[in-house]
This record gives sequence, C-alpha cells and structure tokens, in this order.
Amino acid sequence: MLTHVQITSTRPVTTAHLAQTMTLLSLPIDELAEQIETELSNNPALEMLEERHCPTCHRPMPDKGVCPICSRPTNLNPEEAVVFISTREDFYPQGEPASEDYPDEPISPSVEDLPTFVMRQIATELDDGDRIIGAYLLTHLNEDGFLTTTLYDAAMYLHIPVSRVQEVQAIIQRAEPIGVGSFTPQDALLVQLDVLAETEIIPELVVPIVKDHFDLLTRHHFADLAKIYDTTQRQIQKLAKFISENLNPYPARSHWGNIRQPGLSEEQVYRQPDIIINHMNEDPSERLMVEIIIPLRGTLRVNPLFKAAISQTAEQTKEDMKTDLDRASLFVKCLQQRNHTMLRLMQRVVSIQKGFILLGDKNLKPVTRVQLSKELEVHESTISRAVANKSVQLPNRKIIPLSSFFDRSLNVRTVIKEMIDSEKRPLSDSDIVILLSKQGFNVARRTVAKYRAMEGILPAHLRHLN
DNA sequence: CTATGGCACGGATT
DNA sequence: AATCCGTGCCATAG
Repeated sequence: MLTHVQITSTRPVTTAHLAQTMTLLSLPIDELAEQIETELSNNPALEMLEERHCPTCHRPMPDKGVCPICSRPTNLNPEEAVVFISTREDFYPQGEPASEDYPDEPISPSVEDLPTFVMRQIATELDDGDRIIGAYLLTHLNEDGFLTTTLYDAAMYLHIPVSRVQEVQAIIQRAEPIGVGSFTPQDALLVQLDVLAETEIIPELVVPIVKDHFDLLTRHHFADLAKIYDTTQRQIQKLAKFISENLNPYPARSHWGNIRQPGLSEEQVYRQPDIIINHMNEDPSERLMVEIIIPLRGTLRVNPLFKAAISQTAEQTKEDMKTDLDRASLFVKCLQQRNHTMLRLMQRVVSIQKGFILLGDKNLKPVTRVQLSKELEVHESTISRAVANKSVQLPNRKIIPLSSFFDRSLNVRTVIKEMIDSEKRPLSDSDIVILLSKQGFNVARRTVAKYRAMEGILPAHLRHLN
C-alpha cells in the first residue's frame, strides 16, 4: 500500500507526469484497479509487497482494516475526521473472487463468494439432481446477482425439462440475498415483494406498479402513475418510498441509492465505493473516519533488485530497463499524488459537510469546487477530476456520488419537499420562496419551480390533499 | 391578476 | 472550448 502520502516532488515535473497524474486522479476505483494491474504485469520494474503499513503510524499492520496501534490517535483534533488510505479487501472480503488470481486455491469459508453463499443456504432443500441444476445456475450470475443464461439454455445444457430448472430458480430467488438469480431488477423486486408479504403488509398498488409499470417507476414518472391508478401523486411517492426502503433491485449489491443522482449513471451509483465514511469502530458516538480505498493489497514500489541489476547488464538492454524503471517510478509517484490529493480533498470536504453526512440532505452546504481549490491551493480542474466518477459510502450505508457533496441545490430541494409534504393547503411557488427565505435560503421563484419539477411534484393547483 | 412553463444569458464545471 | 445549471423575462392558462 502507498502509505507514504507526503510528496517529495523535487523530481522534475514532466508533461508525462502531469498527464498521468490527471488521468489517474479522475479514475474510479475499478478502473484504477485495472490500470494498476496492467502496469504491474507489464513492467518488471514494479513490485508488490504483501506487507502493509499503517498509514498513520507507519508500523507494519496485521490483516485488519484498522491499525491496532493507532486506531485511536490522540494527537488529532477530535473535531476533525480521521482520513486514511485503506486497501479494498479490508472491507469487501467476500466481494473479490479469489479464484481469478489463484484458480487452484480452494475458497476458504471466510472469503466465500456469492454462488457458494447461496448454495449453502439451499443445499438442504435440494436433492442431488437439483443441486446440479442449482450449481449450474449459480455459476451463471453476474456481479449484480442476475442470471446470465436463460432457463431454456440451462435446460438444454442439463438435458432436463425447463420446468425443473424453473423450480430450482424459484428456490434460489428466495435465498439471501433475496431476489438473486432473477433475470431483471423487476423480477427481483417481485420476488422480494412475495417474500416480504409473508411477514409484512404490502401497501396496495405496490405489486401492480412493479409488475405493470416498472419503467414509469424507475423513471420517477409519478404523475403518470397517479393518473393510471387514479390516485394522488403524493400517494404514489409514498409507495415509491416504501419500495426504495424495503426492496433492492440489485440483489447482489448493498443498496438502492438515489437513481436520479446527477452526474453519474445508474450503473456507477451502485458500484463499489471509492471512499467510505464511517464512525470509528462503527460506533456512532465516535468521530468520523474516512477511508480512501486503494484497489490493491500491499505496498506498490519500484523493485530495488531491478534497479540494482541495471548496472550489471549489457549496454544493449540497459536502455530498455531504464525506460521501465522510469515508467515504474513515474507510476508510483502519480499514484501517490492521487492519494495525496484525495486525502486532502476528503479531509476538507468531510469537515465542511459533517452535517450533511450525519444529519441528511438538507444540511448540505453548497460549496463550489472553486472555493475548495483555493483553500487547498490546487487548480480547480484538479478538484474537478478528483470529484469526478467517484462514489462515497456514508455511515448510513447509502452509496452516493462524490459530486453530491458539491450539489448546489440538494439542500433546498429537500426543504422544498418537506414543506410540500407537510403543507396544509397547496403552497404556490412564490409562497415557497418566502418560506425558504425565512430559513435563509435565497432562491428565485423560477428556481423553486424547477426543483419542484425535478422532484416530480405537481404544481400547486393540481395538488390535492389526501 | 396569479401561477407556471419556455427560452436565453452568464457563471460554474469539465 | 463545450456543456450544465440557476435565473430573469415573457407568454400563456386559469
């Protein structure tokens, strides 16, 4: 791991250096991982040390996420969040298929993957023949927990009737994570509803909406849905809330975030977070801890043996080796640069947006990237790149894009929503402007209208109270 | 006359 | 330099 984040930038800054730093900075975690892996396998001058060091105290660290020696550093201001860099595996022990790198190594129980996890639950319900079917289906899951094969193909491959495959699929779908082994998010939701109905009361209309108008639901076309089911938009929003709180359209992923987040596509919102913000030891009374996830285990560095070997090599290959060496040291440097920037950025962001992180959307302070770039004394495009394509996991386990921290309107939008939710009579946009200004939000009437539309709320004269 | 939606300008972001 | 977002101005519906 790249524990030494302080920069020793006495090295001449080449254009190559700049270009690569900028590229790496804007990369999300999974692409960064690929980048590191290709670099590592193409460049013999790079070396990966298994041993890790605690980024705070620099002492060797055992296989745990938090350094046992300095997990509660006393030399820090208790108001400030602790920021450090962590490897990915620390937090996603079962997310990584160990089989890719070590195909022959048996999967130990602690790093159980999704298929194994599901199989263990359902094994007792199946006889030997069905187990083969289950195993076949479970090996055709994608990272979201959906089947990548069809029932027909499975039946053909196993020489059995489709109906039997279907029976097994139904059993899989009911295992944890519920809905796994479905074909689409819609299927998964229906299964979850079915299971949920056994213990809870499902509000009316939820099932028909998911079943018949799923596309409208995902696009938040609440007005259209209200019309179809002859009810109020408010009612539909309640149902949507129920759905997002109780169901998960991607069984293998942890959360149903806000799919309307600007800037990132739906796909990106659900990915592995680049940054995790949580309380120390998961204890809410403790101060916040911010982890910038590095997608590799261990320490990446220039191989000293390779460096030493150069002087003993024939002139011919010497040049090539020198090139490799330069590339390697450049790469490591760029990576350190990236970490350093992310670290400083998050430190500042978290201390500014603490209210938002702990108390919710309406406490978001509208900070611009430019402000931050001045505070941190970097170019604004640096901040821009650092924020781009990154996602953050909050203490409440929601995964949101890092750009949300710079959303100039989220707080106001939330307050508007609350106002309308608790209004006694339909408030017009200009009424809302006045109420907002009393709370210190100065926005134009026109803007209120836009936010209202963004949240899918009808104009005042069309809102009927239930 | 009031409440809203459409279009366009200027600053922020990429 | 191209694009996005908040706002102001104006037209339209009720």
